[in-house]
Amino acid sequence: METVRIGEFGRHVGAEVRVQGWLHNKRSSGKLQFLIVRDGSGFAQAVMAKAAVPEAAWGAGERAGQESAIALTGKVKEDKRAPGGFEIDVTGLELCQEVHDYPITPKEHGPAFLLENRHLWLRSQRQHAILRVRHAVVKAVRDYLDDNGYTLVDTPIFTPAACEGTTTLFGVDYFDEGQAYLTQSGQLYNEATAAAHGKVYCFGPTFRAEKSKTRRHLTEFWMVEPEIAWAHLEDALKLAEGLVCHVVQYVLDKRREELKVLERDTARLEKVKAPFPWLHYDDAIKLIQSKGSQTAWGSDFGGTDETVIAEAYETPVIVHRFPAAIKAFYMEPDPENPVYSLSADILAPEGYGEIVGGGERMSSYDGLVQRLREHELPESAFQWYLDLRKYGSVPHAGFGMGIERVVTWLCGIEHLRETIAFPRMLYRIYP
RNA sequence: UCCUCAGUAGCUCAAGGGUAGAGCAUCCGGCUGUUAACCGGAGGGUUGUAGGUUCGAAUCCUACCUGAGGAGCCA
Repeated sequence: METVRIGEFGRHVGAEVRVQGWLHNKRSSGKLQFLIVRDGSGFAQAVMAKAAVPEAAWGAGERAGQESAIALTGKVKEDKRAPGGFEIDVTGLELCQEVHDYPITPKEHGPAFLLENRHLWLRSQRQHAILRVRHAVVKAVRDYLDDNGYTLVDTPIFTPAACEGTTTLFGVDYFDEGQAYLTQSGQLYNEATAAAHGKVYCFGPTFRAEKSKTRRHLTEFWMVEPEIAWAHLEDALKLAEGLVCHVVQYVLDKRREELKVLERDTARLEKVKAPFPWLHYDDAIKLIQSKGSQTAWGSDFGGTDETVIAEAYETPVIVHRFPAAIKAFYMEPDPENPVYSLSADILAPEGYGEIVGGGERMSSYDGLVQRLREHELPESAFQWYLDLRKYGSVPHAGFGMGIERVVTWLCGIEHLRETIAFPRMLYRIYP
């Protein structure tokens, strides 16, 4: 008899198959047992009638508690009453491991308890759906960049001292070399590989030792960072816009069921179409001040400011030309007014905040040396980076997109921590 | 680092100075279409820790610990 995954039931209607999985929940009714079984590909209700199965199978069903490992055989049939549209009429049931004290019950639980049991919480229908959306986002990102001529060149996770100021870096011992740090961005290295490959991206984990304790922060998160040689701010944002649209479309296309499980209102996602509006930093400040924000010109936006800006639009919005003073040392100044930098953020709708941040990188050797000094960064550590301006320097630009923030937005959920299998946060590193 | 809130059964919560309770989970029993199934029964507690006030503290006070949300900063 063929072993079939629940997600493939549609191709096996009428056939007797074997299903291997775990008992998600159970209801019984004297001579009938309703076993909700999950096997990783989906959830299905198995109906076992006492008269239709051997006594041992019936007893196994009665004994099996939540998350018992079970293998069952039965006939697949369509049934509108069943969630998922399919049901299986059980002919045999084997209890592979009997479980009686699974901690996560069908009732509500608090976040602390669920995070403590994250290794088990992952099995829930909601968490299963979120991580499948995440996978789709990752695939869509890779496909889009690969199909547009970008080469994946991953950048190092260990970085030498003082790459961008050390306050928000995690330090590690690196043999006789002394202190090394976990990367907080692959961008500087991307600039080197972009000069080798033209269009590149890196995609990996990023570490920030900020003591941020909000629903928008993790200490370890994943970021995709494209970098383009011979490109300006507008080129990078054009790519970001196309990337965001493709990711949204792909998830709408391939993860409809999961979004339904998450009760996501997809109407808002359907409206995400290029072109995104461009809003100058000055106009963004005027906008939020007119809505009562205390944020002054020259400051970065707060969380509520971002929400106010995003609420003015249906699609994501591009805020550009932040004051150079509040951006990183490597930002190219706006040639029309060097008070501003050629930088931009993309803010997601519905208050999900910044999902993309990027800009044009400084291409002048002298300019970069000056900025390093202004930021009191050690020039010696940046010799290789300065070399890029010495040997064939060209205009180049790129951006970083935070995967967890995008997944949070697409899933329409409250907290970033649910979008990664094992979130790392300020006060949590277990499990 | 700062601000706010919360720690009572395995979990979610109630009891706000006078005998510590419910739902879920667990165990036992009932029910042939259940949808967080339902019905009946049972077991389950050093009320986060330490000190204090009081005849009496889960409840009031102090300190600490742990967690959650937010601010700053960021993706």
